[in-house]
Amino acid sequence: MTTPDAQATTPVCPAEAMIKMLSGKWKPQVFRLATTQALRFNTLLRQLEGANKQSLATALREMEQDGLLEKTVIRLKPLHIEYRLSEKGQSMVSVFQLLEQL
Amino acid sequence: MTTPDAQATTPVCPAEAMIKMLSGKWKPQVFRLATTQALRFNTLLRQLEGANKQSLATALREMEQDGLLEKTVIRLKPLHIEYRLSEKGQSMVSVFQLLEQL
DNA sequence: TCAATTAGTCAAAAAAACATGACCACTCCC
DNA sequence: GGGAGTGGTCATGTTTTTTTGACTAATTGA
Repeated sequence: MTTPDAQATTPVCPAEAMIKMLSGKWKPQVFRLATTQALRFNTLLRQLEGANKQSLATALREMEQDGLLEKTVIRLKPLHIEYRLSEKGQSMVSVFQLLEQL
Repeated sequence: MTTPDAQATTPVCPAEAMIKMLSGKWKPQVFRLATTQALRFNTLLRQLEGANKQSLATALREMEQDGLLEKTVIRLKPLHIEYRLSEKGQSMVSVFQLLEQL
């Protein structure tokens, strides 16, 4: 027995959980962009220089699973998908802002 | 020209910088332990199940370089080395505590 | 003197993360 | 009908991170 649960052990400490959720090459930038705008896949791909579909798709999927982002299908003019910061995501922004003026 | 600077581009955003400094398998746990005690290499190795010398050495070295930890040689009884949270490291603790009661 | 403890380093292998390029299905608009 | 845009997936390869195991060198205590 190494670890009781089949999953990759979620940290008990909220700070550790936060760091884990935002660890990765693109997640921090995706998060920051999401604080100022709704995100769309191809737009993001163009905004983030050097990024590729695969990595962005993974980052977005995981951030959604972690409850940081919310995915919405917009059934309009050009049918598309929006990723927005969730309640949980929003709540972390104020904490990060404190870090700003530290 | 890919990136002007030779280094691995330090993020402008403090939150991104923080995440980058604490990204890695062992750094979050090392940081948390450092909030409650002075750290010693071999003790840490025993405390962190599954950790190995190499990874811990790297984590400690990088966290020191990032100004999160301070390394001190204790010239006493059993000559040894202590790693303590720096001023900078301490200042981040209060921010993390906010995350706690969110 | 000698074994254990201190705190590591180094080379190599294994594992995880990330990138590349091809492909796909649907919608949109001319 | 067909080209461009939407948002992806998949297999493969490269790069980065982490682990393993051997080794080092000084200190400590019996």
